Amino acid sequence: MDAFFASVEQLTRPTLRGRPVLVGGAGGRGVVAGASYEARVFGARSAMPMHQARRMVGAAAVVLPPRHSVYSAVSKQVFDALRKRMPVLEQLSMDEAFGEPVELAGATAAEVWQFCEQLRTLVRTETGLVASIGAGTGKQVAKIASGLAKPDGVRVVSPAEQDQLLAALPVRKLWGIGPVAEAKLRKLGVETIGGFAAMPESEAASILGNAVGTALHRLANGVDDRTVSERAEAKQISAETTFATDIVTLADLRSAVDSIASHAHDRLLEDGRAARTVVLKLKRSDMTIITRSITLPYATTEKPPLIGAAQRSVIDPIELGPVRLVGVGFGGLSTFRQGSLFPELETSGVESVIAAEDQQEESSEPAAASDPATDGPQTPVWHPGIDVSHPEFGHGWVQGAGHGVVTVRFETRSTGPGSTRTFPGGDALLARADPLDSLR
DNA sequence: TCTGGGGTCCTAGGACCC
DNA sequence: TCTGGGGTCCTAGGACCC
Repeated sequence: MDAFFASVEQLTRPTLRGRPVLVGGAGGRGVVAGASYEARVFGARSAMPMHQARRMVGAAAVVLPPRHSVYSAVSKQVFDALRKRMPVLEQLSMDEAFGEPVELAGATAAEVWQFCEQLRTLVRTETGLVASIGAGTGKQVAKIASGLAKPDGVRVVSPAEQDQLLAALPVRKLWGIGPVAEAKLRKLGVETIGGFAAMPESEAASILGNAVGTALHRLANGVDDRTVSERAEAKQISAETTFATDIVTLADLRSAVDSIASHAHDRLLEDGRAARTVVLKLKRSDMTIITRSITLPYATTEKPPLIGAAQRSVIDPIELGPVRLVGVGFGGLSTFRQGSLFPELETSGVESVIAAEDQQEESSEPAAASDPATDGPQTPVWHPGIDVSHPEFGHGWVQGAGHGVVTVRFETRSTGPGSTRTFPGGDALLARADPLDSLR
């Protein structure tokens, strides 16, 4: 999908069509999760610090918090549509998948091109969004081709032109070559995929590691016989938060671990499987990452032993230094829930530790705008970008808030560009709404 | 007022087992 | 009277992807 997050925002909030949209955390430590093409003109890109992107785009920038429930719903529409023509899809993310339709075996480039255009039409009519498609002899080439196809296009790389195309591209375009591998290769004077392909395989393996180096070297040489198949279930479920200000006390770190582990645990319960391994992740202010893991004697869905394990892994910020991010992950996921063989070992005793430490309160604020669900209903706080509804004007979104008033633009996917109305901050008729309603 | 959040895979060392 | 070979599991770190 082209600029997926931003495109969904423009779809469901028609006023934003044609405008530079930045989706992502608006706080000081937020980064861009999605940028519309209008924003990319100014140089804004995914993963860029939001304040930087905002500076580049200027006053016209529309900054919106991500609405994952909406993207996820649209994503399902997209892949449901595609499965009508390609039953087997290997989904890489919310907005990208591989397919290998049997009907294209032995097809000419022109036939492939036509098929791809049909898929794009299918996606556009069923979702209202633009997709780009790349096709090639294998996943690597198809992936590169899809990048070349954007925006709003199709690129078929025929076997005949494949070698030449690959050889001229920068190594970084290989899926699996990141900044570190790129730097290593550059030191050796290797800058293009062709140059990398010409290296002896043994050298590729010694520079980039046995498994990765060998595999990438084969891909660089156009050898890609990996199959396209449905992804397996997730192997890990995790949650993490970057705090607006670094955590410096043990008490604050413990309460952060508690709430983040609870969030991860909620998602574990949604998944339905039990976890055996608990990973605590801490990122220090210098961006270095420390992980600690504990494997329990049995897999469980119960909260106390899982959170207890995360708490046992905690390191005092006095030793570690200021902590900017806390994450908790659950692994060793299994369908079978097994009771403990040694139930008497289950209680960790951490609860009393937390209770004692929690008496000194005052915790750090999350970097992201606070979650609508956790705010009290009696004192609504209107953040720009959230979904609201009004009995008279229908569904809308907060365009601006402050100084005791809130400005709402009333529109959804089907209404066309809507108009704004300004209300007193405490207006009783204005209510939070389900973001999914903006798809109507 | 630098650098998110949710994932995957690989490597390497140590404990432990036969 | 001095240390094999093969295997699994666990832990920690790191690169990479969207």
